Amino acid sequence: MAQQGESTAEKAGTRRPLSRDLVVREAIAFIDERSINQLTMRSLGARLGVEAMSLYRYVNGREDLLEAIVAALVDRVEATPPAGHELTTDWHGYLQWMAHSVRDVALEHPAIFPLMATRHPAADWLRPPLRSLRVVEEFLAALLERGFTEERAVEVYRVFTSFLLGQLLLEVAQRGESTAPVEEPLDEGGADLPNQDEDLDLSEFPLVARLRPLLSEDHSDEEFERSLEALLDRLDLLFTQ
Amino acid sequence: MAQQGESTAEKAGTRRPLSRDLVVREAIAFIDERSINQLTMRSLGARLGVEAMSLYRYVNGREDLLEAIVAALVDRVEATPPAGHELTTDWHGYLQWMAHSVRDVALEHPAIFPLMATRHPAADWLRPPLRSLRVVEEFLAALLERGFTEERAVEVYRVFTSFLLGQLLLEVAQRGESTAPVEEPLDEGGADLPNQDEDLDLSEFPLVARLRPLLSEDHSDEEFERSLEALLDRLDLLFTQ
DNA sequence: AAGACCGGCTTACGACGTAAGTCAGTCTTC
DNA sequence: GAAGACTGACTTACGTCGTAAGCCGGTCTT
Repeated sequence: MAQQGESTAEKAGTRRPLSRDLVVREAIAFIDERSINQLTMRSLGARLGVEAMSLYRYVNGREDLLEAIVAALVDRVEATPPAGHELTTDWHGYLQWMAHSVRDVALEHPAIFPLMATRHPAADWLRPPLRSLRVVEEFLAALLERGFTEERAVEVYRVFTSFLLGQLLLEVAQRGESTAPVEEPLDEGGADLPNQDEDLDLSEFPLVARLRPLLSEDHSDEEFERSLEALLDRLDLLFTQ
Repeated sequence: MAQQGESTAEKAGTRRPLSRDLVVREAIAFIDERSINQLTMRSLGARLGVEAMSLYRYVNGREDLLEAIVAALVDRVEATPPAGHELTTDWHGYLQWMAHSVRDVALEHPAIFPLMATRHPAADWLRPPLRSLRVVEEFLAALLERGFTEERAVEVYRVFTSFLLGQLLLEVAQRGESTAPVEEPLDEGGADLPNQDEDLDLSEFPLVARLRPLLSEDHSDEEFERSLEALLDRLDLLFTQ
């Protein structure tokens, strides 16, 4: 009877056999749809048509799940350009391509990127968001192939991660604003805390009030592009002098 | 008896009369010493010699507390230079001073800065870590005073926040590594998950293995300084052409 | 003296992460 | 085909969390 109540082995979702990959994939989708603090072992289990404790066979607790999510996303960034590109010898082109590779992943999962940015990497010399050994290995290899010295490759790694982190975290936060499901629509309808709303009091801040239209303009794409070019120029300068 | 058991009104800590300011201040200190997920209403109450529920008179729940913590820290950054500085007309000098003002706050509270960086600001055109109206007002005012057009002041705001965010988040994460209390030393002694340890397997990543000494070098201070100067150069270029 | 109010405490509830044990199928091995 | 181990899920239970609601002894006002 109880078994029939679940309509014989599938209820919510597809209910293909569980696996670590599936759990992590589904968790990513869950965060994309709801948010990160909505993700609990129970809710994720429910989405998979399974009890919370069943997840523990594939995941070493919630912390491990989050770690796996970050790892899965980081592993989606491509760090070696597809063969046949003209990027083969042009490091400008490579960095540009690579930057967009990371950006694509970040913008696809705006609710998860802060996690990539914030969680402690496996080693303290791994810098978010390029925090997987594979990615760093490929990144450094790509630079050395294009004529960089080891010192300079590492220097570029540092500058590049810093650039990506700042730029993408801001971009993602801004887009998340319009995307997020208003942070748990629990029950109450009235908004008490003066947060996340457009109607804040600017009377004491005349300058901000006046410049607000300017401040509100969204130039994410150009901003990214121009900052990236500025970074490349800086590196040019750095390496010729 | 129970009252005597608490030795008449103070037990742990100083137990001066509660206030919102005190609660927030003590919460900041708590996070600095332990960590952010160790901060619970109960533990913070205990630190103040008070029950958890007593905090709710001054703080609108945990979320509000975190918000207040961020606000308190952001309000510690100075955005208007002290009178009499030679910074009065030199915007290079002003930005440099301002950058260090933010950096000082970030490095004083490495465990809290990620919160400043990550939490949604009150409006989507406020960009972390310069996410308070007061700071933005003063910042823009300072730039206009030094001859910037409104468009350029706003542009500088964008570039500057992006720079600070990336640079400081990385710096803080790296320092936090050595500072943090190993993320809850709950009970288990054996480390199963391959995380936060120095002994990861680099055999498949020869390049990373070889460059590891280079990667591990810590040049936070110079890196910050040089990146800041690069940023200023970029702005120079941008505004003269 | 009386009452309002302030500032803390007590109790209670539901949700969470997760340790430990259970149990029905299925796959192996003879 | 029978026996036993393994797989992959479920059940139960515990301690901790955030927090709603009510209580109650002081002190301050009038």
